[in-house]
Amino acid sequence: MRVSIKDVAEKAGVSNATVSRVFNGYTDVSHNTREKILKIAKELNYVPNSAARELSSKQFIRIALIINELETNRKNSIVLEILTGVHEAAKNLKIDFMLLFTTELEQKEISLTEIINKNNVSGAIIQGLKITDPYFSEIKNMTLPIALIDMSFSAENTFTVSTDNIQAAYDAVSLLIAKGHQKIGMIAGRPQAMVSVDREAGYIKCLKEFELQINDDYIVEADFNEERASIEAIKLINQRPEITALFVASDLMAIGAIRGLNSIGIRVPEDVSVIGFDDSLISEYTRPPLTTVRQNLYQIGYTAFEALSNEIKGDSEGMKSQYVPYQIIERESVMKLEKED
Amino acid sequence: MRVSIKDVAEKAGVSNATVSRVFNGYTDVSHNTREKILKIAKELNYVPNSAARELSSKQFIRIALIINELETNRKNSIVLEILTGVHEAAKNLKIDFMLLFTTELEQKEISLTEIINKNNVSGAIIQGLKITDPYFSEIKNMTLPIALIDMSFSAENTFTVSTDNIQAAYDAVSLLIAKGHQKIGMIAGRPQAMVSVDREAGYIKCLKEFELQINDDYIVEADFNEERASIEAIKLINQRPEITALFVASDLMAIGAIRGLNSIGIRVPEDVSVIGFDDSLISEYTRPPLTTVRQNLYQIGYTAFEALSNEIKGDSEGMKSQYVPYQIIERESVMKLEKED
DNA sequence: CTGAAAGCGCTTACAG
DNA sequence: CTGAAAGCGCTTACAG
Repeated sequence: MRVSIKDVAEKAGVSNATVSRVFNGYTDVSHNTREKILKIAKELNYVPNSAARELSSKQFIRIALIINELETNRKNSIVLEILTGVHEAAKNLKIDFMLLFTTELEQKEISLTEIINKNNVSGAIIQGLKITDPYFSEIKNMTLPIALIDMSFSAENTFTVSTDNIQAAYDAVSLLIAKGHQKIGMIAGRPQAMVSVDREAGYIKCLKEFELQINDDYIVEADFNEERASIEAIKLINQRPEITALFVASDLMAIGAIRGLNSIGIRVPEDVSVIGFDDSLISEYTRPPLTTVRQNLYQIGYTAFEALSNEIKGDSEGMKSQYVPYQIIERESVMKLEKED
Repeated sequence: MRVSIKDVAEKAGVSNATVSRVFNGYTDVSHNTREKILKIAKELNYVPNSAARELSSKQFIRIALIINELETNRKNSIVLEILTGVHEAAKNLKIDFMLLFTTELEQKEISLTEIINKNNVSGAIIQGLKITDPYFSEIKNMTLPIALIDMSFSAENTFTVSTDNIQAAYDAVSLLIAKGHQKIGMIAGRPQAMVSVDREAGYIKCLKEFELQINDDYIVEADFNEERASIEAIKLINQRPEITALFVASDLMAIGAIRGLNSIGIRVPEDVSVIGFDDSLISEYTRPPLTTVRQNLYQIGYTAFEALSNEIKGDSEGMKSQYVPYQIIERESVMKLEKED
């Protein structure tokens, strides 16, 4: 049998309550009994059972990190980066956290509220939700504080922590323009993903401000898929051979696009420049190494957790949406356009 | 307030016990009351609180996946692959699982037994443990069933799920030999990592069987670090210029080695062939794309979980150590050696 | 500074 | 097929 508070209490000749007080850091325990209890606990390898603690304490706080479609995201490091940030925050703030997984399918079987009730969650960080997901519509009817990652959405109980995707896309396209490019295409992800929509908005905003022409058929979608991006890039360049640069909404798609272009004899960056998004692990190893936008996913996870815990503890600053700084990483896939006239 | 079993029971006009029976799948509940309870529960978004369930049920089973040094492992996808496999197994087997993190430092503060007690864990999968870690010595004094990943160790309560690192290394080196290489160097990881030691053993075993000469100074260590590997590769080839092929204990180190060699004008694979280990995400995108050993980490996670749950449920087959198949992936970093005489 | 006792939300023999 | 009641391992007013 596992050692319980009773074992420690008996051996120390005190009541359960006193042992409990020691483990909860109450100061109103005499030095001697505290030391004695701690010593015996260590001998017995006693640590309070967290389920019992959770059940009996009204001060219990737990924040869940809810990951959507893990299976699909295995191929990138986004989940792991966020997880690392969240874990670090949880450790520093000494707040319980748990990982939960869903898929669109599972969302139809068990509601967010049910998952929350089941796991006694005080607040949640939700990652990778699509606007077509069942949980997306459920969120606004809840009172539980929720931090959304990679998705902005305004409801009372909700805030967003993310890269400023619009501005980052704007900056990426600016870089292309600064290098002399005027005919700039875009490979977007999918319309259900807010990040993709935002990046497209930033692309358009930038073209507008620089008074460059915006063509609908300069924009294609590749569902964040490497293979699709390869195909779409080929189609795009075949139809619009005047394009000299591509802004691509993810590194994986950028890599696909480069491969596609190479396959029809178009060189990157000599013939077409390409800028990606994410700074995924792969991007510095590709040929050419990818110029891209680096998101600070670790920081996003950390910040979301921290803000959520502030909110739960009653700090009014908790629920403010915030952007986490990004960075343009210049490598070799973008090149200055030589004037041809 | 959260909805509890009492709310459902009252509204349905039955006792808590009956509601509990329904949610535990007992068959001795009349069809009518079952339907009624289920309907009301759905209306109320009721799901049994898992902490309460855990505390009251003696049949409760939970398997923990314990990840060591997450921070260090952010850069590769090993953790995420294993996690995905474990999660999938947990879902299919309907067994509770939780993620736990440690570092060498934290291991000194809280013992494995304490973590286990605290979280009411019935069995654990431990990943990335070093033989110098405190938990390593603690394991054998426990009775809790433990699955070790990437580390073999024989104790009553323990079994291993992993790639057959010795055989895989043997096969990798065989491939080099089949391509005509005779002077084969190795870049190992670190001696505290059993996988590194095993891969080195496989390398030596293979050379022996093919009656090739084994030189101590053909083997260097680079701590699984890309930068170190670059430096060590340069030193190795400078000292032993007759080497025509390198077996490297990880892809990341292989990539470092290639970069190092390139920097002193040595081409891969034209001058020196390189074979890596892991088939990390990066390896197919490098120049040249890496020939390497693909481990099935997803499967390793899945298998470990499944075996552990069998053991806990009392199936005698549970505790057998097992190897998960690997695969040599031939890409372009290994080349047939041209005879020079 | 310490203890007795109620209560957290469930499960599970036991009885009928 | 169903209910009353004890118990899981803690926390926490309350009393002293």
